[in-house]
Amino acid sequence: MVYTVGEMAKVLDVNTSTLRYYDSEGLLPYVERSSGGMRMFSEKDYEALMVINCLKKSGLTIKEIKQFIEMTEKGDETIEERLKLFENRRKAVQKQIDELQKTKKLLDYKCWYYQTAKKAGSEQYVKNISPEKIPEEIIEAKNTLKPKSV
Amino acid sequence: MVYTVGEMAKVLDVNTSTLRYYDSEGLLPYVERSSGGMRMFSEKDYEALMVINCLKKSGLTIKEIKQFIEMTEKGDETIEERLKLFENRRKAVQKQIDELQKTKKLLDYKCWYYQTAKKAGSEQYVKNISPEKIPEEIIEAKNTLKPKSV
DNA sequence: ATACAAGTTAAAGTTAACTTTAAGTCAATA
DNA sequence: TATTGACTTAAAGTTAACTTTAACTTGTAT
Repeated sequence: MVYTVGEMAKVLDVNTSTLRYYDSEGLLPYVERSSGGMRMFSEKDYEALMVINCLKKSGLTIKEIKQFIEMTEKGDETIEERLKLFENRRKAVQKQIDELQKTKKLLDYKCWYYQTAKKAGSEQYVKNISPEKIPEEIIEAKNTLKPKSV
Repeated sequence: MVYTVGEMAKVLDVNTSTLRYYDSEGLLPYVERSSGGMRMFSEKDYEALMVINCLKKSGLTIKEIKQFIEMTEKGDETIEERLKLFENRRKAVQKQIDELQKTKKLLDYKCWYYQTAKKAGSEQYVKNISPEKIPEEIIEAKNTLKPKSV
């Protein structure tokens, strides 16, 4: 199965110009061309694009992804380097997840805050609630809103 | 406790110009000024900045955060609107987390892939492994690398 | 009183990751 | 064979979120 740039763009739900941009940046060295010069994407290229997307989501820039692609072109001598890269990306993604969990806790607090304000009809009411009456899961996030030190 | 822009920047670990930029974009309408025109951040402003940061992490742009600030300025009549905003942000963050979990699964696969390649000394070895010999948690992620349809 | 680090504004500059445009070529269909 | 939609490249444009610069002012420490 081969794909034109338009077909591959549709499958991945990206703009065709994004794929051409990636190619121009050296991210797609394995994409073949027809006799007329048109890109012919294979299933391997789809896989490569999925990995590119994964690395992008993990926080790598296009330039850094290009460096990874260059490693793959060097072959077996870069296996260990690539392993380290992916292990680091995994750590980075876990960190992102942890960060988002914290973000979500604060949003939980804010939802509770506005739900309570809505019921009472005023924000002032929530501001005056004594800490003992605030649910335990909620007060933790509220406490993160206080500065620690200068 | 009051903070200068430099002190607040230190506490939040951002550039002073970031705080001035936020102010210029209307995100900090409650920051007071000294007689000489210097910004004096309070603990309330710290809290506001934590919430701004939270909304940013949830995926809002500076302009969208400004709209939220404008809601807070309108007072109690926007409580419900703000509640909806935070509920939506919470959903958005959960979606981000789910996405990152998927990203992490693919990284798990890639780590397994290169660990196995490293042990064998070649990538070709891993490519030839028959699917039954691939761990179950790993093969799922591998399967996401195959295109579904055109 | 004076030095000077840290503050002020307005405006210009930066960066990443695309996206658009222009001018032209390829390939499938009537 | 002619049309036409999708492709090609190179280069310019876009956008968000800062960051830097320049010219000047404030406030604190000696």
